[in-house]
Amino acid sequence: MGATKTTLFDSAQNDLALLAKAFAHPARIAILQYLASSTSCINGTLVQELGLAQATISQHLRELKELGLIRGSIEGTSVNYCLNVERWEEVRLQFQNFFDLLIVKDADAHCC
Amino acid sequence: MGATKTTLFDSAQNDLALLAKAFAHPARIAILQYLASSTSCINGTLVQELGLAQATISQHLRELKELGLIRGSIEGTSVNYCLNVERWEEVRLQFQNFFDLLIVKDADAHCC
DNA sequence: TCATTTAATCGTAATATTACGATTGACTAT
DNA sequence: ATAGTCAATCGTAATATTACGATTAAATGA
Repeated sequence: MGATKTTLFDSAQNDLALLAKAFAHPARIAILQYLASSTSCINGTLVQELGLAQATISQHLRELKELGLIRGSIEGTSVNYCLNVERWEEVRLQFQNFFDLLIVKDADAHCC
Repeated sequence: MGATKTTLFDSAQNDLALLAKAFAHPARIAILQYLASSTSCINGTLVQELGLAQATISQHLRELKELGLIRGSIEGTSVNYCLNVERWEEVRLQFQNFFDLLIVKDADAHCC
């Protein structure tokens, strides 16, 4: 028990759930917002900015990186992190489609 | 340790993370899609539809209900579940704003 | 070289989530 | 009343997530 039964669902459903997981923590939201607002960014800056331990932030960054939402490039002794703009657009559309699918055509058809 | 440090983040960030959590499981995605596709729905139908145990689905339904995404009304011996259309629109906009905030103004400003 | 800086990784504790059997409560039909 | 149905809730096991100190690895500068 305890593990998500992914086999019961199709890949679009599993995909969207995995993406949603990336956004399901305020630190990762904050990281993405911070990366969007600044042209470049290093881990150390985020540690000061967010107030979480360095190891914790590194862990969050890895999750975002694994989903392709951000990219890092080594810059001397530190690392520059940026949003992956193409991927971001892709994910945005995936959520938009999800929300649009649930638009009700006929409000009267609903019961509660 | 182990618990999310919500105090480090603002309420918009915490809110969005909580909403994302609702979408962070394929069963809940599937439930929402199913509710959107049918005009009415009862728990029993979902059990057959999804293949998870009745108790598990009830638990997922409660989470969606607690966030206001769905509503249930007792209909004889069963319960009708529906999307909360107003709330849905609200949440859709919240995600849209999030995705739009991260739109890059100047692609050249980015490094990786 | 050697100390310093920066970020990734390891190990692990605390907490949360997922799943389900069993039970309960509310309503129906006989 | 009593049996049957449906869904919520309880209790709990399995697993996942979150957080952080400690360590490691890689690059820099003295």
